[in-house]
Amino acid sequence: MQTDTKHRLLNTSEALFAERGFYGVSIAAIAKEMGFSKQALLHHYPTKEKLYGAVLQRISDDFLEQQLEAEQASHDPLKRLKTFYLGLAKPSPENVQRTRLLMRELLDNNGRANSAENWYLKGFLTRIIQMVKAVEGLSELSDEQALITAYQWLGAVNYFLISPPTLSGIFGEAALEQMHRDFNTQLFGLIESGIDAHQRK
Amino acid sequence: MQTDTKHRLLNTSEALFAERGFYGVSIAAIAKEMGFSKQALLHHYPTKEKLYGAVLQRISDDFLEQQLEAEQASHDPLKRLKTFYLGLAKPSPENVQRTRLLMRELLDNNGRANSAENWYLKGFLTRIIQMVKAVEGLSELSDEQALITAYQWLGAVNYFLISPPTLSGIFGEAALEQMHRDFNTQLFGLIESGIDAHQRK
DNA sequence: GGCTCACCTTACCATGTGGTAAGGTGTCTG
DNA sequence: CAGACACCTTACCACATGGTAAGGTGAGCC
Repeated sequence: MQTDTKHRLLNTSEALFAERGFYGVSIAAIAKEMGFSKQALLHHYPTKEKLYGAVLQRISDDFLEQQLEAEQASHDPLKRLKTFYLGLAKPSPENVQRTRLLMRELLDNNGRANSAENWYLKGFLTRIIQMVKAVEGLSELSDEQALITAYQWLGAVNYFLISPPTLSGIFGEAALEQMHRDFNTQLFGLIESGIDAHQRK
Repeated sequence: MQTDTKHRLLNTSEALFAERGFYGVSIAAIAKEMGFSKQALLHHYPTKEKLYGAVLQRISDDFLEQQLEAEQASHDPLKRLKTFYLGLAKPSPENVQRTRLLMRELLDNNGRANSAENWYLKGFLTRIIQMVKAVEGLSELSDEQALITAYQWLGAVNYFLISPPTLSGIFGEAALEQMHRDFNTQLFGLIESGIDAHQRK
């Protein structure tokens, strides 16, 4: 497959799946957006699930790459953790889109037993656990404790990332911008004090 | 409408919508679960949207009630805040189900302009802002700062609530139970240190 | 008795769904 | 030149979708 077409297809699929969810998007709609017929799409990916899987796979790959980059950014584990979460919290359209998609995935894979799709999260999470435990004085934490800590931060970040449409609807665009400005500093506070609480014990 | 039937209908609708999302559930499926025909359902709610709206409305009402109860539970604002979030984080099936549904709503109401459905969140959030600012030394916070703080906790709680299926798939049932045991104490730590960070300034 | 009305039924319909079948066109390779 | 193959097309299909139409039953009310 032409890599250009492939990229475009995965891009538009990702955008639509993120926006309306797996059930909310038809392959016909994706094909239309691509400017060719439904069967052209089915030529590239024989089923809707396969296409969806490819979208997830690409995200997974990019995620790993991103994480490895962050790990090389600094020698100070705390600093590394902060820049990593800062990257996750970046409200760029691409980042928001993927967060939306992964959030949907988290909700949907309850029913369908697509355990295979969970592995992208496994690598991601186990690597985060290591990042947390690498911080000074936190090596004694159990994996579960470290994971909870990291997971709470993750929740704070991801939940906020998917909220702007609703928040701006309720409080207005100006308030939302103010929130965006405050978010990162408060996130750092969250991380620092979380670390602090563990270290004090 | 018979209140018993109404309750049952809203219950099953809520469960199915929470599980598979608005697009993932057909009114025929709900009717079948209820044991009567699709048209019996359409007799009670003329469109799928109306039914969905009624489900959201009921949740909204219950939410308000819950919140008012929590506000009368204690005279200490910090304690009130903690018990309130403890209630939100309770992993009861009912609570998990509603969290799932509201999370989906947060994702979906990006596209469709159902701003009306957002008001349930407006009351909820403004009331939380007041709860945060009621804490000693936090009255000077801007609404946005207070909201961010509360929102990060909210994200931590809600994200974890929808994760068990995935987390147990990855790390196993035992690890998940351990996480549940640790979650609340770490949540309190999160709240306390968040408050602390504001007070120190 | 006759009326309304809440609550339910079966029949039906236009539209959209994921997917199959079969075929066409160009490009690259032996 | 022949064949393979990537990439696209139109036609078609069985099925599920949300919703309409029309009618039936029983309880309450005048």
